[in-house]
Amino acid sequence: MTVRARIAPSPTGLLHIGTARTALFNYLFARHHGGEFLIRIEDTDRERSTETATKVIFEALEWLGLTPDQPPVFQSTRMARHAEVARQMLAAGHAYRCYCTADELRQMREQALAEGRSPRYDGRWRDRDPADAPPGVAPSIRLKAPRDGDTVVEDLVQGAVRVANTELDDMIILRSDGTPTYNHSVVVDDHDMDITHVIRGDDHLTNTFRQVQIYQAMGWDLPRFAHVPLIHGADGTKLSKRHGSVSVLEFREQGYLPEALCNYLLRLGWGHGDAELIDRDEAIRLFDLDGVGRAASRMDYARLTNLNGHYIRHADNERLTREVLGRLAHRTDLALGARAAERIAALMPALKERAKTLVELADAAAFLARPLPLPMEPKAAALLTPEARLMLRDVADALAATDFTQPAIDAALRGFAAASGRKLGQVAQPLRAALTGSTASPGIDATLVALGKQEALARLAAIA
RNA sequence: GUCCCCUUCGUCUAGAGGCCCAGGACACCGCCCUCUCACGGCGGCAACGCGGGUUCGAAUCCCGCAGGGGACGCCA
Repeated sequence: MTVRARIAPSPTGLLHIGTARTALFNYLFARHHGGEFLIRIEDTDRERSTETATKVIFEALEWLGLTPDQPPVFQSTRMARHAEVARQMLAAGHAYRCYCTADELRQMREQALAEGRSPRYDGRWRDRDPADAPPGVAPSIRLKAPRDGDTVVEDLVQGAVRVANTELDDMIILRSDGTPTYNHSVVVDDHDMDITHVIRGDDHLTNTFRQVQIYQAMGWDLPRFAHVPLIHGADGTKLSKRHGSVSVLEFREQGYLPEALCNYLLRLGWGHGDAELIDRDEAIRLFDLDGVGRAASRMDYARLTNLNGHYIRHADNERLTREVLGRLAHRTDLALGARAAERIAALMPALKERAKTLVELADAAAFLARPLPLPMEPKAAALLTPEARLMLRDVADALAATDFTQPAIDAALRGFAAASGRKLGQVAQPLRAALTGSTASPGIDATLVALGKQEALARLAAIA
């Protein structure tokens, strides 16, 4: 049996981080078992589904490197098939027409709740003579669910989960307007797509009982189910925007690398011994459902940021330079010419050691593209006392005498400090302030080399 | 309200009866390295929700309680 897993997002305008993790798990599971990873867009709610919302999903999945093995399936194109299956169930006596109005159902729910009962459909049309049908009311079609016994889901993560059938009501599979409902379409599509493993958020666990009943009514083989726990916000409640970012593309915007986000998401709710840093290939090798925990986990942005720092430090310099240039491109306070680009590329190995996000990286690189005079941070300005400025004239002379290679600069600076009875820091900090406008930067020698002799001396001349 | 699920440091987790007076990672706090900031190194703080069992022995098994979450829609 070839494994076929899928991610089935509904196009709501963003790819939620929880959906992204589910996609990642499905992808890794399929890869691990040499199977296929598919995508199905659940766009049966035409009101809310838009083309741009769908594009956002594809873009986010692409960015994460979770590309499906087959073209996507759009659920909306399959409505005729869903209706056909509903008719088959009707013909086989596994479904029936219900003539209740939306109002009637709402009242039923409210009354049940008021009386402390479960808000369930009471099955009033289940065994009623179709001749009783009120004229002019379009019926919905309901699953004729078993009333005795239990329905069991043998879940790969949650274990055997059992519910008494008396707890389940007859759900609508086809609306009165002839369109299928979610729980029905999902079953038909997963069956038709030969999905072998349904891995999804455990908010779907209770849906699964009813879905299982449809499989059973149709005599279809059940897929294996795996319900993974949800991701919560820092306060332990369902993750929402008030907790911070929840959209994948938002994380991209904030300077997170896709491999960092994937590594973070993988370790959230899944573990393999003490392994923390796990790249894609390793993840495919290690991932399986038995490592998935059963408790919800909380989003920890600090951990994500730490991981991101690691991946930035190990990322390719050219790639990072491109990212930084792209992020700086819109800034009107910079002079982003070829010179500046060269400087940024030159300093990248040192810059990336110090940044945890691409936003920080771009900020830290910005001084290399600044036109003179340099804006000064207050702490930097404070370092540039009249004495310091005087000293920097001599420093400039010493530097001008070198070939501006890193060892030569280092030697010149140390030599100057020693000769003038200063510690290196007493020379380097004012120099850093004059060169960068800041009190923090990569090593002073690397910074000087990246700026180049001409620019460096110009910056010193500008403050002296 | 009903049903379902969950419960190890602040957070993510390791742990499948003795290896655990509980290990790792992030965060936090020290120290070291050091031209700043980072990185790195060393050290510290910090958890088995509670109560009963079972057992020679329980974080690990069973029962109860409490707490948390999810689902109950002609949404997905």
